Amino acid sequence: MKKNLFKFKMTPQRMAILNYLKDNKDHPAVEDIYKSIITQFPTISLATVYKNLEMLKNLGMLKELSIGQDKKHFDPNVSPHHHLICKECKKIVDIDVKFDLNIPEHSKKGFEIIGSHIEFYGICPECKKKS
Amino acid sequence: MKKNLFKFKMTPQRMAILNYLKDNKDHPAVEDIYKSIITQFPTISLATVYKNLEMLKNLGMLKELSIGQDKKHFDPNVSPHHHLICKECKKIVDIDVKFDLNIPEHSKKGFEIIGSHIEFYGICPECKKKS
DNA sequence: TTTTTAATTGATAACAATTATTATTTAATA
DNA sequence: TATTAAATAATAATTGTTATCAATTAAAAA
Ligand SMILES: [Mn+2]
Ligand SMILES: [Mn+2]
Ligand SMILES: [Zn+2]
Ligand SMILES: [Zn+2]
Repeated sequence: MKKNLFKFKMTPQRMAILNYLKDNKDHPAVEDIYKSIITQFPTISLATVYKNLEMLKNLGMLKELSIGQDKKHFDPNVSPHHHLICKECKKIVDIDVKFDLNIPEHSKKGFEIIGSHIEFYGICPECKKKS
Repeated sequence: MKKNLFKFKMTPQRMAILNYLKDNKDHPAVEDIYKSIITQFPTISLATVYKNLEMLKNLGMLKELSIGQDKKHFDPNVSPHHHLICKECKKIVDIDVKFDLNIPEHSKKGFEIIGSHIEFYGICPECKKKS
């Protein structure tokens, strides 16, 4: 039998969360995840969702987005990429374009740059239609 | 005498907030502003600070930063620019470099792009020294 | 200058999102 | 099967922000 190298247990709740996030491109907030899972799993606690997301984030399986100052949003796509954000409906959509973001050394203010993230603001096609 | 075209009153509290923000490059959070002003103004209420910041934002004299999902931060520099963010101490520093962020039409996912903002993550010189 | 009045303030309650706590349950190992 | 550390559910506590409202006050009108 193979030994579990991690000290984590695979619970049905955790499985449901992992399954919800797999291939998810919606950048869901905690409550989105909770509301979806509670339908198949009526006893799950919101705190369980929070704890699992925190754990998955620490394991590097999720990225937490710092978009908007309201709710936490999570991105199962951990490879570097940027986002389009609708000013109307707050939808977050991936943009898979590489940009040249080299900063001249004298503009770095002594910082050691580790990463970057671009937020493009705009109006999504659905909201454009409405107005 | 000149008539006040706005329907706003210039109160001492408002003056203190404006004065604090003038030329401020620290991207302060609400509490930073409150804590500073309360020293010269012991009776000011946190709610007053919130209300004034909201008003200044609506007047276009301030920009609210959506950096981190924790506290609101404000930037009195309303001209488009980007930011360096220290992963350690969360310091936010302006970066005054222009980048070419043109997105090929076929990658816009139907969005109408209005603006953009780059967050560069890294370690600030002070935190680099410590580690 | 003295009303008048609507904006603003301060105090605090309400609220929403997140985190902490803890008794109970359970997956994994032996 | 028994043991045990991790996870869960329920809920209290905390944090940041917004709403409410009576009292105050800056500015306009008289
Ligand atoms: Mn994404
Ligand atoms: Mn700035
Ligand atoms: Zn939209
Ligand atoms: Zn730092």
